[in-house]
Amino acid sequence: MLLSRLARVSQEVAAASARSRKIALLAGLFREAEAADVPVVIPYLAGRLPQGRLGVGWKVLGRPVPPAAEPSLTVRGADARLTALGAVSGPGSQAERARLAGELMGAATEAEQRFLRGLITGEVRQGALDAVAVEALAEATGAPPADVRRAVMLAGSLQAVAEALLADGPAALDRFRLTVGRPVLPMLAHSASSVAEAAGRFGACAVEEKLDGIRVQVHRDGGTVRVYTRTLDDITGRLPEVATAALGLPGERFVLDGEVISFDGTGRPRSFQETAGRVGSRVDVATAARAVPVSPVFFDVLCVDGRDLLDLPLTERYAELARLVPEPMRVRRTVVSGPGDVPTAEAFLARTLERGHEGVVVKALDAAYSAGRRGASWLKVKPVHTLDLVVLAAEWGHGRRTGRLSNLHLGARAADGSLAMLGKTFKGMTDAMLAWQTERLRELAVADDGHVVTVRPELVVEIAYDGLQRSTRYPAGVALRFARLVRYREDKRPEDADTVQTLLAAHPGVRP
DNA sequence: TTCCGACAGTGGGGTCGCAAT
DNA sequence: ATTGCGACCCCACTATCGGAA
Repeated sequence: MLLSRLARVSQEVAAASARSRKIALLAGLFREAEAADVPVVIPYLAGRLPQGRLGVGWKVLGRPVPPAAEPSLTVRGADARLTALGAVSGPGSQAERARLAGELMGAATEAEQRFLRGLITGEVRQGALDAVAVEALAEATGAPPADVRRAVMLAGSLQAVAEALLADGPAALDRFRLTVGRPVLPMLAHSASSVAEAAGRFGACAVEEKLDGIRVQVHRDGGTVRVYTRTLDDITGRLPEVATAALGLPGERFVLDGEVISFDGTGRPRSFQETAGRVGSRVDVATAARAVPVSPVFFDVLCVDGRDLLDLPLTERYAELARLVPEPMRVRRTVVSGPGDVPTAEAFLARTLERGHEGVVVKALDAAYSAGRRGASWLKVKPVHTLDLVVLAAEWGHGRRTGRLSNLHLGARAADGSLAMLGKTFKGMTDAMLAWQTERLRELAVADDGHVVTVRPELVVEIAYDGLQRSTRYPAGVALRFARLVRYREDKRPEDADTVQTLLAAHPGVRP
């Protein structure tokens, strides 16, 4: 199959607004693909490269290359070139990757260049990613969408399911079962604003502490342990403590779901930054582990000794977990009988926060384990802080925000009377707010370099955020975590905005 | 007819590793 | 030694479509 065919369909998908139309377009192409092209066509149209990331980004791809006049690249040909590109390493590799990328782009037509750039940078912007591709795959093969979704969850890979389905039809789905050693897509949580709201959605529910660490899925098969991240990367080598812990448990074959986090000498959780830095260390793991040891803390079990537990209700899975994992290695939790028992849940949240944790996850006791956010039977609840800050500048947006001032630079009043930038945010804005702020900020503009528009610091915004973190980038030595716009405070002037001093006072655990 | 679940898009801060300077 | 880039951890929120109620 020619790459130009994919590029054209991708454009048509982007142009279609109805999801059903996107699905029909993708399904048509999936039916058309030869078996040998399937391993490439499927991920490409789901907006991903089969190789994963290549080590090439905007910097290299941004260089303009004269496009080819006529399409000649095949799907497999392009894939082979990208595989070669991704394999380059060592001294001189940047220049070599740039050369290979230039060569590929030179062989591509203008439409193919756009498509390839999107794929390589991970921004296809066609309004269809894995979930829509799954629907299309179901439509193309006549398999029930729910069965395809489940197979993808169990395989941890759309590509593997697609190949099997297109080769052997819907019967192939039965081959995908939970297998120890092969990671499955993890179940995720939605957000709720309070434990009362969360408990109100369920009947009886569990309330579990939410640890601010790294999600892990731990597979043990006899003497072999493997540890996977939320995106199914294998990080076994970075977490020797987890392997040791798993080998110490009274079971030979199991799959556990949990979090790794680092506790300090007093048993308080270290900051997310410290835990994430440790888990990110790959070169000298032993030294990193001595400085910042991590502990696994589990909250679910997906399989024990060959028994697949995914479809059991949480109550039964947790009973299995309690048999397998001793209490100190499980998250703290409480069970509430329903909305009438909210005070118990609130008291548990308060104790959890006192222990230094992030918040809680409220879970329906009768819910099975299912990948993604589908179903919403897990709800996280975290405290939200707010501040009044001054808009210092704004950045021109991309995609559907092109032509709008989007990303706001936020400042608090510093002791010397200046405004200290604490971070940026593009979240929380409705289309009406974007239109309004674009107009208002242009009136206040003092400079525009085409990317950042600097403004007179006169507008005050109410900003919600999850917490404070250390920063080497910002002048106060701290930055806001997950800042988002709540509303404009036209009733406030810059001199009414919050100060760095009051911010630091509100977060005594964080120092610049 | 209205409501709500699922999805994609739009980017945020930090840290690590690697190659280039 | 320092800098820049890319990958990957954590993530919130809105618009939109389409099925459920």
